[in-house]
Amino acid sequence: MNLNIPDTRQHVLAQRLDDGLQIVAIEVAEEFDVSVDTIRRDILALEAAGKAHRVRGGAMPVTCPTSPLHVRLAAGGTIKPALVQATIEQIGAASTLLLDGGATTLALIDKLPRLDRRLVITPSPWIAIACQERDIDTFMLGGRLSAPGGMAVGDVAVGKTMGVAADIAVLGACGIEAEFGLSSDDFAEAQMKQAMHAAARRTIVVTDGAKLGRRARHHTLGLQQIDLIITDAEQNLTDPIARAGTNVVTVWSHN
Amino acid sequence: MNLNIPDTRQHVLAQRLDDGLQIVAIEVAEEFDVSVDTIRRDILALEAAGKAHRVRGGAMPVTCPTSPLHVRLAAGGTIKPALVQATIEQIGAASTLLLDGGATTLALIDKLPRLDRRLVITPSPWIAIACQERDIDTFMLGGRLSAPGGMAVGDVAVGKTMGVAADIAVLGACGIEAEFGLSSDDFAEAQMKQAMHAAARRTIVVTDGAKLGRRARHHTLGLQQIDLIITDAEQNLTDPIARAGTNVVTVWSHN
DNA sequence: CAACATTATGCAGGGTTTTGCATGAATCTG
DNA sequence: CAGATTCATGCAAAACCCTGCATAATGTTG
Repeated sequence: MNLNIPDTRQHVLAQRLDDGLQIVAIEVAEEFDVSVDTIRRDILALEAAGKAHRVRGGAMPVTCPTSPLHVRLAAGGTIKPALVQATIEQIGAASTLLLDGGATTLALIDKLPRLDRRLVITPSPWIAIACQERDIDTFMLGGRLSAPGGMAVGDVAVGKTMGVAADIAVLGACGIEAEFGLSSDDFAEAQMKQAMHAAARRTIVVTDGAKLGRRARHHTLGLQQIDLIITDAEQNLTDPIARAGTNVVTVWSHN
Repeated sequence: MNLNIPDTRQHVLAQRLDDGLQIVAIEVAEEFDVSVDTIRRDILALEAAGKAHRVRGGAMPVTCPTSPLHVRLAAGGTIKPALVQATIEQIGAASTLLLDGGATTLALIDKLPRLDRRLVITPSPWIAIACQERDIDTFMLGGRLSAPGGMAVGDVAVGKTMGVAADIAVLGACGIEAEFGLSSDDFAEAQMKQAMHAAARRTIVVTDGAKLGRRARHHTLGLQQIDLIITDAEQNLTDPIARAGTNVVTVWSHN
């Protein structure tokens, strides 16, 4: 016979809530062989601890977790799902991915199918944590943390990247334009992107339409070095790039 | 029938706890044919030794430390502010800090005074992000990401750690005990802690009282390698360590 | 062996936590 | 609006914990 005390019951209930399950007081009362009042008190305690959202008849998972990552991910909600979806399709079953930092690539992780032998290599602590939460094997590149992009940069990181061989590098962009190619605001991040390109067989740039036609401070990659650009820009913006010979996948927001 | 003395009973009970079983005082009392009071005293002893988590009606295994870091953080475990404060004081104005991963060290960042030439070196993406948000210069050690600890581990990470020189290494603990020293549940994490100790002039271990008297799977550092232990444990737990010659700072929760 | 110290155990009391129930208010449903 | 369900509150019983004390078992010393 198990211990049937508030602590254990509440622990079990909290776990269920974390898994996204609802709690029906009457059912749980029967399950634990206690009165509904007792379960009600348990739920009351869980609510006081911020672990449950009390509703009539039981409890629901609390909607907003406090983890800093989720805050950021929530902020990344502005990333177009279609952009993410198109990128996932392009990635396919590639087993070794090099993922750039940035809100766009971060949004990818949530939807990335979990393959058995898939490895994500990234200079971004954000991506690293997101991968962990999804139980994806991760290799984190080290180096000095660059404030603008929130990713590890510097010679150290670049040199180490050279030692790996990835199937696909997925890069974000600060700017991309027909003549100037892919450009970045931070020099160190530009270096990092170059290294990631060099270490991968295939380079994909995914970016929202606002970056097209823009030139950021530091030239990073020429268009001919980019295998594919995925964007949601208007056709008049993508045309000059497509004419330069680079493949472009354009997604349309539902309208 | 075996001897029915405290030693043997407690040994049996400890084993059951190690197997993840709960202990119900009344049942065990019947089983050993002693009064409930005696079993209560046994559990009391086990708790003092850090081998049991005493609850109403019996005892439970000490909190299973194998759940990944992001789960533990989401569970809302709280770090004692006094513990953080004491550690901050010990760190003082040290300019290069080597910070272990873990919930305790993560809580440090929030309160860490921002010095001009301070640099935080860490294998933990969590810490890296927290530092970045507080505008603290950060160097991230790269490597394979370990799920349980939420930090970079492995040959690459150890190698990079060897290449740095820090003033103070602040380590967390899975277990710390007078004879066995500092121990970890994960071998790769144990390696990282050893490397961090080697790379710093001074090694501080900060841990809550629950870890004292506990032996985790892998021996990591001997007590003599640790310059200071900061904890909130009861004196009967810290005494054996202090007698072994290691400095111990004990903080008191409001009581 | 005797006397003493130490440890282990059971028991009684008083206090705290937990639980189930009763009552009336609040909320949902048709 | 009537009926049913659920909730809040207070209360008393039960279970459990803590403390101190007496007793028995065991070990130690002279």
